[in-house]
Amino acid sequence: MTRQRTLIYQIIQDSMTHLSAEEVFDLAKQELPTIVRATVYNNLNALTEQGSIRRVIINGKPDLYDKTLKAHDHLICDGCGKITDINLGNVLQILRDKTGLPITSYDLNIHYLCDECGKHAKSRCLGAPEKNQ
Amino acid sequence: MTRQRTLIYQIIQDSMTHLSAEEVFDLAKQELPTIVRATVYNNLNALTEQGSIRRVIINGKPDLYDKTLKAHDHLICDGCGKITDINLGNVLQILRDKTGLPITSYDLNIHYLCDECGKHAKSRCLGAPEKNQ
DNA sequence: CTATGTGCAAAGGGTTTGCAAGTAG
DNA sequence: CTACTTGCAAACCCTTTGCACATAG
Repeated sequence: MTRQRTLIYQIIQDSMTHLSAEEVFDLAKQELPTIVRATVYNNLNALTEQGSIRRVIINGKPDLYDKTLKAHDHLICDGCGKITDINLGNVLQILRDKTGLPITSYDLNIHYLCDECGKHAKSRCLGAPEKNQ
Repeated sequence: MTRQRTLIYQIIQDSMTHLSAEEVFDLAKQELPTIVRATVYNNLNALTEQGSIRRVIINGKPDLYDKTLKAHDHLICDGCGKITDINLGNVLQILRDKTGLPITSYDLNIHYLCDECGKHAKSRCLGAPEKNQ
């Protein structure tokens, strides 16, 4: 538990949103200007592995980090790219029951149009062009 | 519809598995040795955008390309990395009903241990160490 | 004291870009 | 003809690596 590790953990806990490694790095530098990117990546990996934070992987975008450990899924707006948490109940159990397989985990990312982007019909909300699956 | 585009499309149609861009490139070179990586990437993007093939995005691995357009999900073995298609019914409709949101698409990747890897208990099947969510 | 983490610089993998020449329609 | 695609080389982004030094416990 070094100063750097604690700081990075705290940054993620304090964030209202899902942060990328680069964003964590920028925030960390404000507090500890000597910190380097590699340290941020090391610690994000370490914290993820020890289960203190959660890695969220979406499309071809950089990985994001999430303080919320309890099971939940992600809603991604195709217009503005905004990511929101959503809780759909015990999806893991449902998948286990449906498949009968030894399922360890799952990723469910749901693409949609958020209110704002839905209003502006087909026009893009704030840029964020997508590489879509 | 250039020779290159047709070839790349055909390679994906003929494959039994999900291919990475690099694998498509290798196969394409056998047929058309002058082809370059950029052309493969361009065409994979073009084919994906026009809906002729499907891009499958998994963890930190390279993107894969899938000939199967009809809705299905993916089972990923945490031991050996093998990817299998699975059909769980009309997940899109279920998600729309559950959320009431204008859902456009979703990605569901299910991590599990395949038969082989399950047998070898905790030992790894064939390597393929994972960066896990 | 010793294992682990840090800062640094450099490399790595996957993918995209800019551009001149080539080709489909 | 003209717009789109190719090949090529170089760049790009995100992330990891190797190594000497520093630090936590």
